Amino acid sequence: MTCIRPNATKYSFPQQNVKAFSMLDVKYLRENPEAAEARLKTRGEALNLSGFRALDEKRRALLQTSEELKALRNKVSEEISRIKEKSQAQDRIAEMREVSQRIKALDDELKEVEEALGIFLMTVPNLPSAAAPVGASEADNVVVRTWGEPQAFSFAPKPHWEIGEALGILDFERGAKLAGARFTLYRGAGARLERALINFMLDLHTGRHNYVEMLPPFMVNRESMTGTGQLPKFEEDLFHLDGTDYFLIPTAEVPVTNIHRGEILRGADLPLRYAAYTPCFRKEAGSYGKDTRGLIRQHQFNKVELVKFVCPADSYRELEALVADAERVLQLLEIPYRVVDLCTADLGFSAARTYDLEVWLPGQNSYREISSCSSFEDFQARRASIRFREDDKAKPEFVHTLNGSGLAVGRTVVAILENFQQADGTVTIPEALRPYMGGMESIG
RNA sequence: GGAGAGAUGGCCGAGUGGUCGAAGGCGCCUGACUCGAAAUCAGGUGUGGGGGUGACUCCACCUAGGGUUCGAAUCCCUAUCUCUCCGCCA
Repeated sequence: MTCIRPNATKYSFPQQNVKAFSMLDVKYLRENPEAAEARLKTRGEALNLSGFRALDEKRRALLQTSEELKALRNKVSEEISRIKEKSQAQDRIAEMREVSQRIKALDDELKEVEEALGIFLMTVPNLPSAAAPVGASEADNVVVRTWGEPQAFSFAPKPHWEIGEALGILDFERGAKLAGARFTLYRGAGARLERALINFMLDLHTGRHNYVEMLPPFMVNRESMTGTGQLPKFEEDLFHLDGTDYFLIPTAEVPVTNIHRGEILRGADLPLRYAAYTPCFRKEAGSYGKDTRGLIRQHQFNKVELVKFVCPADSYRELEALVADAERVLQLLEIPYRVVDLCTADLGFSAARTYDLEVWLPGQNSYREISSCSSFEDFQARRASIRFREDDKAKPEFVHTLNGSGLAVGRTVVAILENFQQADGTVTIPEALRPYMGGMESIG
C-alpha cells in the first residue's frame, strides 16, 4: 500500500532559481544543437538553434565579466571595512562606486539576455522519445493492440445525444441556456451515472492500483500552468479569471504535478502515484466546427487523472503500467477499445511519448480518444524543478513525470450509452458499475 | 473587507550595516571506542550557475522583486504567503 508521509516525502523545500529554469537541458542544446534540431523536426517543429547559441554565449560572457567585477568589489569592500579611518578609504570607495555602476549595467544586460533565453526555451516543445514512432501526421499513429469486439447491432445504433435526450438524462438545450454552447445539464440517472463513474474509477485506482487520492484546487496560478507546460504558449486555450491571476485547470495534471514543484523528493519514496478527480475547463479555441453535438467536446468536463513521479530508470515501465491501469477501467466496463502509440507529429507540447486509449463508439462508427497517457521524461520536472535524491548523499536529479486519464468521465458516459443501448431505447448498465448505481440494471 | 505580527539552512532557532553561507541545538553522514548497540568524543553535512582535465576556484541565494550603500539576512518600497483580532460567510 502506498501511503503519504508528508514529513518524509517532503525531504526539503529549497529556494529555487525559478528564473533560470530551462525546459530542455541547456547543456544538451549547447552541445548537440544538430541532434536537437533533428529530433524536434520529427514533431514538425522547424527550429533554428543558432539564435539560442548566440544568446547563450553572450550570457556566459556577460556573466564572467560581471562576476569578476563582483569578486573585486567583495575584496576591496572587505579592505575598506578594515580601515578604521574612513577618510583614508575615499579613493577606494569612489572606485568601487564606479565598479558597482558597471556591475549594474552588466547585470541589466544579463537580465535581458536571460529573459530572451527564457522565453525562447519556454516555448520549445519536448524532444520526442527515441521509441516514439516517427510520423508526419495523426495518420502515422500506430495501433498497438485492440481489446474487445465491437458488438453487432440488430438495429441502427444511435449517437449518444439522441439516446440521452430520449431518456431525459442529458439536456443540451438547457445546458446551452445556462452557460452556452458546449455545456450540458445532466439529469436523474445521467447525473448519477457520471457520479458513479467517478467513484468507480477512484475506487479502482486507489484500491487496486495503489494510487493516493488527491482533491486539488480547480484553479491554479501562472507558475503552476508554466510548470506543466500550458503556459506561456497556450494561454488562449485556458479560462482565466478576470481581476486575478488564476486559471481554471484544463486537466488535473496541472495541480497534481505541481504538488511537488520546487521540492526534492526522497528516492525511497518513489514512485509516487496520485489519482485525482477534477472537472476540467477548456476553451477549445480553434475547434469551432468539431464535435458540436453531444458530450464529446465540452468547455467543462469531468476526469479522473493519474499522475506519477518516478525515477528516470523506471520511466517507461511505469508508463506501460499507467496505460494498463487506464485500460483496466474499460475492461471492467466491458467497452471495446484500442491503444494507439502517438507518432512524433501528434505528440503534445510537453510529452516525449504518448499512448492514447480510443473507445469504440457505435453511434459514430469510429474509435474516439478517451484517455491519453504520457511520459514527459524530465521536461516538466525541469520546468517545475521537481527533483529527487537517490540516497541521502546523492546529488539531486530530476524525476520523470507521467500522467494519463483514467478516464475522461463524460466520454465514458458516451461510450456506455452508445455501446449498451438496446433496441427499445433503454441502456443496460455495465455490471461493474451497478453497485455504484444503487443496483440499477438499466436506464429507461 | 479592517487592524496588527511574522517569513533565516532538512527541522528548531540566533543574528538589526562589514571578517555572515550565516552562531547554537536537533537530525543526518564518516571516524574513534564496542563482540555489537546505546551513550560519549572528533570531523563533516545546502542549492544553482560560471571557469578548470583535475585538486580546485569564483559568483549568487537568509520568501520573491525593486531600491539605498564602497558593502545588505540586517535599512527602505512592493508583492506573495502565514498567524492573531474584528467583520462577513459555506
